[in-house]
Amino acid sequence: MEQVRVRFAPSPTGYLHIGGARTALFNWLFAQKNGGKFILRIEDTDTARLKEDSVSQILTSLRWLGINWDEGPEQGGEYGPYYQSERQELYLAEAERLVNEGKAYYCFCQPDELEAEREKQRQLGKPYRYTGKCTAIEPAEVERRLQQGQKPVIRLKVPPTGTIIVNDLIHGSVRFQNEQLDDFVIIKSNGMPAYNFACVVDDYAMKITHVMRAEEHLSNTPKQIHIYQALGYSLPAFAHMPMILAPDRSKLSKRHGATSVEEFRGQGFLAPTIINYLALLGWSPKNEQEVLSINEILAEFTLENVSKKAAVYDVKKLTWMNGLYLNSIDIDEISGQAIPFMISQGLISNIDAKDNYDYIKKIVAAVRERVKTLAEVADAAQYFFKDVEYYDAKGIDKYFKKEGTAELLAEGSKRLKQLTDFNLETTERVYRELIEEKNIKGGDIIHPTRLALTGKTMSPGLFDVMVLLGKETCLKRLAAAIRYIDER
RNA sequence: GGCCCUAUGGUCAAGUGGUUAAGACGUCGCCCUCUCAAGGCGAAGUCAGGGGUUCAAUUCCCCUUAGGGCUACCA
Repeated sequence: MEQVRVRFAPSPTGYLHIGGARTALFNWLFAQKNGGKFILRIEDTDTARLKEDSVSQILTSLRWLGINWDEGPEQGGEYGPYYQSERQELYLAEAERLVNEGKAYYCFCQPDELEAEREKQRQLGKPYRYTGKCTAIEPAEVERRLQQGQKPVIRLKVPPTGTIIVNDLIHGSVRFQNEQLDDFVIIKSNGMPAYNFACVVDDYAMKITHVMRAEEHLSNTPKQIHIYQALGYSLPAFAHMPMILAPDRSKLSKRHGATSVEEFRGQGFLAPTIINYLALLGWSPKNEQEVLSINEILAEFTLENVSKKAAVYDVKKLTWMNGLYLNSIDIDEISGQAIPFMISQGLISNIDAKDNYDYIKKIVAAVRERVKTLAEVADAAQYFFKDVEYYDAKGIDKYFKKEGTAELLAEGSKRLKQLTDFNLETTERVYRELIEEKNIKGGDIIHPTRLALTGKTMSPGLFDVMVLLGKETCLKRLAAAIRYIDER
C-alpha cells in the first residue's frame, strides 16, 4: 500500500486561526494514525494579500501546539520547494502542456470587459459564465499577441455538460453539474497560478494521498477534478471537514475577539488545552472521556467520527479545560510558562526569575489552583511581589468596618510576632487559639487578615499566604492595615 | 440569483425505526469551607417547521426555513 501523505496548506495572509489549527491537527492526527507523512506547504501565490511575518507566525503557532511537519519550510523534504511562489516553472510547464494538448487556452480578455459582462448577466438574472470568446483564436494570432507583450491568462476548457461526483470521506458522494462551471482561469496574467491549479499540481507532485481541508473547499473540488483529469493525474481521496464558526455563527474574523492561536497563547491558554479543545470541535471519541492528551486523541481518532456540522467555539469551555490542564501539568513546566506573564506584568525581572525560581514556583503552586489561565496566575501572584497599595472596596465594607477588627488584628499580629518558627502549623495554631479564646468565628479574623495581607478578598489558604509572605512582611502589612482602619 | 453542504438544549456533542434522548461546558440550587476555586449532590433546558413512508419516526424521503460555503486573474 502506498504511504499516506497529507498536507496542511495555509495562505500566509495573517495569523494561524483556530480553524486552520484544527485542520492542521486533523491532518497531523491522520498522518500519525496511518504511519504517514504530514506536509506543510505555503500557498503564497496571491502577491497582493501576502503579509510580512505571516509564515513565521504560522510556523511558530504550529510548533507551539506540537504539530510538527515531516516536510515543509525549515524542514525540507524531497518534494520541495514547499513555497508555491518557488514552484512557478512547474505550474507554467503544466499549463502550457494543457494548451498544447488543446485542453486549455490563452485568454486576452481584460478584467474590465469581463466585469461589465458579469454585471450585464447579473442584471438579466442569469448566472454568469465566461463566454469562451478566446477559445477560437488562431495559434499564430496568439503568438503575435504574445510577441506584442500582451499578458493573457490561461483558462481550462471545461466540458459544457456532464457530472462530476466528489467522493468525500466525510460527506459521501456529492454531485456537481458541469453546466454550473465555466472555463476558469488556471494561470493569472502575472504568471502566477490560480489557487485551484497550483493546489492540484502540487498535491499530485507531492504525492498527496488524502486531501483533507475545510468544507469551504468542497465547492472547489469539481473544478480541481477537471484539472486532475485534464492533466491525466490520478485522484487523491478527499475529506472536507466542518468549519469553525464564531459565536454568532458567522465566519471567524478579527471582530470576534481572540481567534488566532497566538492570541489564545497570549491570554495564557496552554497548548495541550488548545489541542484537546480543538479536537473536540468536530470530532468526538467513542467513549465519554473529554479530557484527552494528544496521545489519547491519537489512539481514538478516526475520520468516521468527524462531524459534518460546523461548530461554534466556546471560550467558557476552553477556559474550564485550561484550568484543568493548568493544575495537572508538572509544576516546573507551569512555572516556566507563567514567568513570562509575571515579567510582562512587571512583577519580577529576568534575574528574579532565575535567582528566586524556587520561591516563584511555590507561589505558582499556591495560586494556580484557583485560576484558569497563566495570565490569571500572574494576576493572582501580584501581592507576593508588590506591596498592598489598596484594599478591595467591598472587602473594606465587609471586613474592616466591623467593631474591634483592628484590635483583633493587633492581637493576631502580636502572637505571630512571638513565633520563632513561622510555618503552616504554627501560624494556624496561633490563630485558632485566638479564635477559641475570643469565642469568635474563624472568619472574623481570617477575612480581615487576608484583606490586610493581600488587599483582596480571595486568595489561597490564609496560612499558606502567611508562610509564603514571611513573618516580616506579614507583620508589616498587618500594622499597615491597623493604621488604615484607625485612620478612618 | 444559481449550485453545494449542514440542521439533537445557550455551546460542544452521543445516539437509535420502538430509549426515561447520554455526557461535558455554562446556568441555578444545596453540601463542603477561612475567601475564591476545586470537589460532591441535585435541577432546569433539545430532536427547526410542515408533509409523507411505516404498526411506530428524533432516526428514512420530500418541501420549507435557517446557517454556512462556492459562484474572482483570493486562497
